[in-house]
Amino acid sequence: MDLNSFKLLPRSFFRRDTILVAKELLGQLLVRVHGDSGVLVGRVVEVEAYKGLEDPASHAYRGNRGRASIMFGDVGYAYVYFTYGNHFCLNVVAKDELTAAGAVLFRALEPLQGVDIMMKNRGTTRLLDLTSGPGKLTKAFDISRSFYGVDLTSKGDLFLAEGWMGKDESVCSSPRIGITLAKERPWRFYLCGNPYVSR
DNA sequence: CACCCGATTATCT
DNA sequence: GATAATCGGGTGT
Repeated sequence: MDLNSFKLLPRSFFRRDTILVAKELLGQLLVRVHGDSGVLVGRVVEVEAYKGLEDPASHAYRGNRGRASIMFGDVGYAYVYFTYGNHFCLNVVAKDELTAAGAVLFRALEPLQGVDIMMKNRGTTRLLDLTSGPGKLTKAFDISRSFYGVDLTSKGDLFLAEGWMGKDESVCSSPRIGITLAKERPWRFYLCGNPYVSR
C-alpha cells in the first residue's frame, strides 16, 4: 500500500465550526498503519459533534481539566477515551478560533482495506458488524489509550485523508446516541441509508 | 426482531 | 456510591 496516494486533511479543515466539520468528515478516510501487518482504511459514515462549555453532553462541559483538556487544545489531534470499563472511543478536536472546546466522535466506518486484519482484531467475520459503532471501530483499528493526543493531520500510525461522497449520497441527522443530557440536539450525522451506520 | 442485562473502570457526587 | 459519548449475549415474541 502506497501511503503517498493519501491526501491528508489539513489542520485548517478542523479549525471551523464543530458541527460543520462533523458533517464534512462524512466520506473522508481514516487510515491506520498497523505495524508490519498492513494498512487499514475505513470511510467515515457516521459521526457526532460535541461542543464545550455550552454542551451538557460533552466531556468538556465541566471545563479544561482531566481527559477532556485536549478538547481545549489545538485542532486536528485525537481525543481517545475509555468508557463503560470496556471500550475506547476516538474523536478529533475540531472548533473555530472563537470557541474554547469541541470534538467530533467517530461512530461508524465503511471498511475499505485490511478487512481481514479488522476481522482478526474484532474476532468476528461479519462485515456489517466490523466497524458499525464507536467501540467497534477502535477495536477493529487497534486504537487504544496510546493514541490520545496523536496528530491526525500527519502521516503517522493514524491519520485522516481525503475521501469522497457518492453522487447519490446525502447527509442525515438525528439526536446523539447514549447520552442523558441535551438529548434533543440533532448533532449526530450519517450517510442516509448506508449499511455500515450503527443503527 | 425487541428488550434486558452484565462486564468493567474512569470520573464525578 | 452512581453513572457512563458501549457491546454482545441472553430471553421472549
